[in-house]
Order: sequence, then structure tokens, then C-alpha cells
Amino acid sequence: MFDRILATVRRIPKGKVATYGGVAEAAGYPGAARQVVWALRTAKGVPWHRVIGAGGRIRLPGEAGLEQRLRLRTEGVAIERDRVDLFLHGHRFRQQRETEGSLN
DNA sequence: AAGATGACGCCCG
DNA sequence: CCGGGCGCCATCT
Repeated sequence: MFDRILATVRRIPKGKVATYGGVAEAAGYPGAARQVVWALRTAKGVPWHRVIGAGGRIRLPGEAGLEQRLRLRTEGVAIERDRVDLFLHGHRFRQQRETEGSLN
């Protein structure tokens, strides 16, 4: 599970973002958003900054949160008040249900 | 085996 | 928009 989640995170292209729940589902573990968090906290070498909360919210608190915004902005992701426009930057994982998609 | 721990998500007031 | 409460679930004490 751990590897599948990380592999999924690594698939998010630069300039795009995905939600914790979205990654979990795309990895094959719907509802396992918390495991995505666990994986990101644990693993290294993954584009963790491209994973955000539902609705495009930045959930990472403190310094790390600021770094995340910085990194995203650097990749061309617009951020408005701790928010990312998912319809604009949400990554669409392939082979995923329409109702979900990336914006989901 | 039981309880605690999250970068969560969703609903309600 | 902001809290608060509850469900979730692998992993770790």
C-alpha cells in the first residue's frame, strides 16, 4: 500500500496537484486519505507539495506549509488564500471515475 | 490486545 | 468563514 501510494504521488506532474483523498483512491484505497498523509510524512523523495486537502486547501501547517506554497507557486500553481484552484491545477489520474477525476 | 496518532473529509451550527 | 464532532484506517506505542 505504501509503495502504491507513493507511486501515485510521483505520477502527479509538475504544475498540478491532487488531494489526499484523490491520491488514495487513485492508488486503489478509497477512503485512505490518512494513509496518504502517513506515507508522505514517512517517505522522502516524493513531490509531497503536490498533495493538498479537499477543496484545494493547504493543510500543512507552519513553515512546511509556507514552503509548500512557495514550491507550488514556483511550479506555476496559483494559490489564493491557502487555496488552489482544482479545476485549473487538479491532476486527473488516468482510468479514474468521472465523478472523481482529479478535481474531485 | 487496547489506545493513541495523524499534512484527512464531510456534515452541521 | 470558523469551529466542533464523528468516521476512517494503517501504523506505532
